[in-house]
Amino acid sequence: MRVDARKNYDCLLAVASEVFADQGADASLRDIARKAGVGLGTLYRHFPTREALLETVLRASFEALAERAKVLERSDSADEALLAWMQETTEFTYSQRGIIALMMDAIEDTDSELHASCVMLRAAGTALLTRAQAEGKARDDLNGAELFDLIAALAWLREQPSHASRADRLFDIVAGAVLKDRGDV
Amino acid sequence: MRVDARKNYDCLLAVASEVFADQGADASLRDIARKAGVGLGTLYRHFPTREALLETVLRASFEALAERAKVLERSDSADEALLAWMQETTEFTYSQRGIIALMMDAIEDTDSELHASCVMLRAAGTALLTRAQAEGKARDDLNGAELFDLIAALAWLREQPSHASRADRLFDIVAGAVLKDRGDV
DNA sequence: TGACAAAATGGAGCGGTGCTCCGATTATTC
DNA sequence: GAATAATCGGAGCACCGCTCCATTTTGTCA
Repeated sequence: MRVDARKNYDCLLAVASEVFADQGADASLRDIARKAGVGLGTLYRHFPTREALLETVLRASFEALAERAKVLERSDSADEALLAWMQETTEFTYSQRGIIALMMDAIEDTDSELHASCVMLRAAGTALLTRAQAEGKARDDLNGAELFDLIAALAWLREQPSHASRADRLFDIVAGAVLKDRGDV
Repeated sequence: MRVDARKNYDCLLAVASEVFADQGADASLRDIARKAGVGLGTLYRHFPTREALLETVLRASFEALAERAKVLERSDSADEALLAWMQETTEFTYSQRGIIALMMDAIEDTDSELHASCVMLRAAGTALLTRAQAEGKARDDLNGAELFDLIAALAWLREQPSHASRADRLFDIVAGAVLKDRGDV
């Protein structure tokens, strides 16, 4: 890659990261190009789709979440590990409003640049769920896809302004549906 | 209202109803005006906002759902009544994809034309919940706002193509979190 | 019936979006 | 230093929501 191309690429990534965090995943790409001092064509050549740009911006976060799941798998408490990961995952998607809807689209769209990341995340969650089930901490009639749906629903709720004050309550309610025999949380 | 105005108003409503059901709540208003054989300005005078148009299109459905809640309140089984209403409400929002997000916005925005309808719906659900709680069928630490959030989350999930095959399962899981002591459903 | 005011119309226009395409520019190589 | 290939950036297209107002239609009243 030519040095000028590299510079623009890096600059676009930095600006996009900021703008997406600030305005959500549906921020104007034209705006990102402008703020990066770059033409729109340049943005589109480096990142042919919005998903491609988002994937690159968020790849590190995705991998961190997957890595975090691996660490939590080695923790003492299988149920608390699962809960912690669910919490961290919903909080991550909240930091990039709008991305959970794209992820739901991407997880079954093998053409999407976000596809691999979503599949990886779902697998990471499934591992934690399976372990919790093996220890009798999570309900057995639940699979990874369903867990992912529940997390997505919580993440979507968290994006709704009117829901803000009840976010923690709803998380507990859904968590209670995933785990079993917890008594009062 | 002048007869020509009345004709356009009715025509717009009929077309909008069809288009919203077909393309979702974010359909192009220009497209609706075009299909109704009417200028864009005419649409905007009759319905100053997208919410106003949606509210008018869906008012009957909103009222039917509230009325349905009243009927269910007189049924034998409080828990089954609550479940049935939750089911019918999520199915209604599914018939107008995208509307649940608008409703979540509207429920705390007193300026929105959808506000009154949303408040009414939430109250209808709250009544069913309260009754179920009084009979010991629903968990006590849940209020109407939280129930509305859960329904909204289910409705949003239902809109996601990747989720389709698990819609019923997820409904049962969430239903299980709302009711108590049901054993196997 | 004919004139006139009020009501209603509809589309041009504004600023924004995503996305494509290509002439101009710049970096690299020989 | 010239040739070449990579890169750039913005004009252009079709769309969006929304406003504004010259024009047309309707209803009323003499």
